[in-house]
Amino acid sequence: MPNSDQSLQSAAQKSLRIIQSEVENINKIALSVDCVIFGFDESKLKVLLIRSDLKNYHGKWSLLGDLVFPNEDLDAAAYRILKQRTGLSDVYLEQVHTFGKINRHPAGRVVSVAYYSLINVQHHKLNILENELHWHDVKSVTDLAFDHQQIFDTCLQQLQKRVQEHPLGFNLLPRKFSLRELQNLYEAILDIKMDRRNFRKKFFAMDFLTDINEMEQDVAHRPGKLYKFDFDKYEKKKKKMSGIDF
Amino acid sequence: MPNSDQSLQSAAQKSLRIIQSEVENINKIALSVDCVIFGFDESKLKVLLIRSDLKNYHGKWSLLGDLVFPNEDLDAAAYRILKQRTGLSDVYLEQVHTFGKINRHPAGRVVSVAYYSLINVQHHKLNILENELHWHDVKSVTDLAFDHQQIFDTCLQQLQKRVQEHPLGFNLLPRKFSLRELQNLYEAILDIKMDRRNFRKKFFAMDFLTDINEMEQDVAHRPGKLYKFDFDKYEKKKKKMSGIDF
DNA sequence: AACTTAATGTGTTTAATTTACACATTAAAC
DNA sequence: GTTTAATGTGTAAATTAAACACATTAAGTT
Repeated sequence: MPNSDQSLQSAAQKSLRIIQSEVENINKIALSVDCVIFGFDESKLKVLLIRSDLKNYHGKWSLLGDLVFPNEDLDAAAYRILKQRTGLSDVYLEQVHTFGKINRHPAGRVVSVAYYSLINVQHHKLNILENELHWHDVKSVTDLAFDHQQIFDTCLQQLQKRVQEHPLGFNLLPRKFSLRELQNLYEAILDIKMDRRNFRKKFFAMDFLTDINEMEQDVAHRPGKLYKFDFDKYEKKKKKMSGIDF
Repeated sequence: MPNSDQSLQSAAQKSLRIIQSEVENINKIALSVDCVIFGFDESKLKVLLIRSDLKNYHGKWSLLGDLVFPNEDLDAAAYRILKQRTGLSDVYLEQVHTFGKINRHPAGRVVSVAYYSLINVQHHKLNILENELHWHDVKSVTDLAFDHQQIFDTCLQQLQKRVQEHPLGFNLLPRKFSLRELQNLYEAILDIKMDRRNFRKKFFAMDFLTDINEMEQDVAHRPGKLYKFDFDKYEKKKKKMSGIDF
């Protein structure tokens, strides 16, 4: 159950009350950040949601968001908010889109900048503070608070597009991983099945994987080889990529 | 020369003075929009710039921007600002990125949402109002006011990426156009040379061009055939596009 | 009228990339 | 020892992209 304790209310709510009282202020647009944190967990793509404690959306799930301070960079605000609400700090956030419909937020005019990231659920411990915080299967996400469904959809599309443009996700796997684990990751993000042989061919051709001559342990089937990602090689090749393709 | 007449100052400047006086207001972030309007003109890619009338950047060129009103949608603000500053109204704007460094604007904390578009210079008359407004060759754009150089660079990259993902630019050409004109457009945007035969092959394969059995007139060489773009066919095929490509 | 100029229109071959597809192997679980 | 559930491997076919040259046309020039 959501614990909508007054004393633990978010900065957003406090500030919004102030905003609403300043009717004639020309500068009455509040700026917020919403973070869409995707998590890879046992071959499933999840997203981190929190219960809304605003009256209008009481009980609904929402993204991790709060107001930007006047004296902090926008990107810094995103990292701060994520840290405050989840304890996560070693996470790379990327800006996606800014949502600015007049009535998107019930408490007043709030324009929100959406950021997203993708992490491994197993590698990050969450500090659950004032509200319920849960990993949800992305496929079952519906009916979020505010316009968060739209923000979520936009970020998921962005993630899917991104993963097709650049190899991604090596921070999500253990340092040593099998090709099956890598393929699971891609299949989870893109929500498609891929041919194992072609997938391996493609990744080996990219030449970013180093065979470390170890095998999986304790799997209930033939163990696979383990690889690690060569970040240096990747950085070098990344620059060359280009091409025209309609 | 720039005419920095007090009475014609932009809403941005007026509002910023108000903002600066309200030191203790928690909500002292101002929100603005900057429009990067690319123009295709005689085989060259241009961008529409205006002289800055702010002291710190007096005389420098800048993007078309102003503050968002509290009671208008973000997208609507972009269209309004473009209309006010240029007279342009039948232009499609697309949001690209939001820039939110603390000190990006000398007059106070202003977070700016960047939008871009691409139009045909010949098809749009500009209403030049308070400031100098000029089409600049994109290749010679340097040293813009504020962080506008960065915004411009980001939008140009976005345009180039966009044009490689979806056929684009049919609103930029005359209704009837030759393949050479189409190729000029792509070469101007991407700043590369393309093989004529392969270019034609690619576009004909896409099957969006209709041969209208007319020829160019009054050209000082063998006249080319004219085509029109089949928007219906395009809309139908667009949905199918997908694919994994690292 | 003949010549020059500057562009159009056209096809093929080669290389590269992507897709489809099947079977023997291995380690653990029972 | 048998079953289970996965790994590892190669090739052929189809598609897509890239490289490349010459005859044609209309206007402009002399």
